Amino acid sequence: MSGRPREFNDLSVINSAMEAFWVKGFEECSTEDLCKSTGLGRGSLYNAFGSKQNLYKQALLRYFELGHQANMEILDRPGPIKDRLRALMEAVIDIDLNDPVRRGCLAINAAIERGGKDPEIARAVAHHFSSLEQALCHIMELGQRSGEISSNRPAMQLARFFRCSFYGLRVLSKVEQDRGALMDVVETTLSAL
Amino acid sequence: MSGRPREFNDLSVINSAMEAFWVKGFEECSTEDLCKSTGLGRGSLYNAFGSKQNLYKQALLRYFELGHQANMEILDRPGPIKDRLRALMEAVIDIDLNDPVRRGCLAINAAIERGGKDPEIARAVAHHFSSLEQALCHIMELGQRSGEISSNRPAMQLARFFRCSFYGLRVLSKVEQDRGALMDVVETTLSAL
DNA sequence: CTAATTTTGTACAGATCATTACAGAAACAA
DNA sequence: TTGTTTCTGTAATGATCTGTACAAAATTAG
Repeated sequence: MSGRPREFNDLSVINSAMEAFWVKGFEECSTEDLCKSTGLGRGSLYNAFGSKQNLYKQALLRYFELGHQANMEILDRPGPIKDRLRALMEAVIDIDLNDPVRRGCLAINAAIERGGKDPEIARAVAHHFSSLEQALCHIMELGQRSGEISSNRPAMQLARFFRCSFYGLRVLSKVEQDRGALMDVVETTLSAL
Repeated sequence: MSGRPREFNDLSVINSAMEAFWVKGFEECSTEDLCKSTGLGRGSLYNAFGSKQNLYKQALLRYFELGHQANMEILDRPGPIKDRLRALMEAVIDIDLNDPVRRGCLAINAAIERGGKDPEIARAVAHHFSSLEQALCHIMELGQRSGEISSNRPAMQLARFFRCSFYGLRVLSKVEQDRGALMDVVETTLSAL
């Protein structure tokens, strides 16, 4: 049964691995990098997680969890709905433009880097994307009931529209220097709702 | 002066390399892969292009050239401006969803994979992004003059808004199965102009 | 205590990586 | 012809890659 106990906490190791994959990307993040960032030796890493791919998957799921929490924290705030949607966009603009290494969004990075090669990753990212879609759809319905959001279009369509702008912003912010160019998108997107 | 002549055409080699980088990504595309896809030996490749990085840069510039041409071909068509903008979005949706390996947009792939690591790549992609911005701004101005596009907002702001949706679509189409979810974005984006 | 079990660190394996060295091939110049 | 230059293919180089083998360490059970 129980032998020598683990000297690490699985979750904090996954958190560290997530950071490493986030900064370096899947391919460019070596197992050596992962050992350094997690503090584990190769033996422990492979014993606990089996492979680099598997650790990446767990790191990605962890990112989804944290990202969803962060998004919901903003969307569930009190106050006008458009203010919350604006806050969501402005939050990622702030994060992206202030990040010196421009890690961007790990979900998008995973979709681009691994989506075409690992169907399991593609499915996981699609699921994460649709969880944001669902949350946004719910918010849009609330706004339509209160009259804050136009009822000309189905809430789901508005949610998909907003989500697309949202992810588009995160791509642009990978290379964009001009914050105004991103804020223009925020204004126009919100005024379309 | 002149010695043995080259047995290949530089441009078609760059085209082949572009395809290889597009499918595999920078990291995962080995020099062996590049030799296979271009038909050149290692000696010739390195003699002509110096390094994998440099070949990638040239392939990327070539993609920008082709992509810009393809976009302008659609935007310069006769007919209503919103029809042209719709055609632009629908074209990439068709391409992306019909591609079994989901290569997506090489400019976005480069921004995500290399943007944070190679400032030269980041600058090149930003320049490419802004060339689309400029073309869209011009189209928006035309539409505003003819009354096809709302004049409530500056043409540049509308161009940036459209461009963000456009690139957002290409990210979503990396993992999206539901074409309707993407078409919803097209409809909502166009109706906001 | 001993036996069993699991973790840990290190060393290593085998493959693959980008790049270079270099000899022969193919052109031109004289 | 001979010399010069450039290109081509092959072989090698040294680094780095993911993953494994394995013995020592640390725990529980009996």
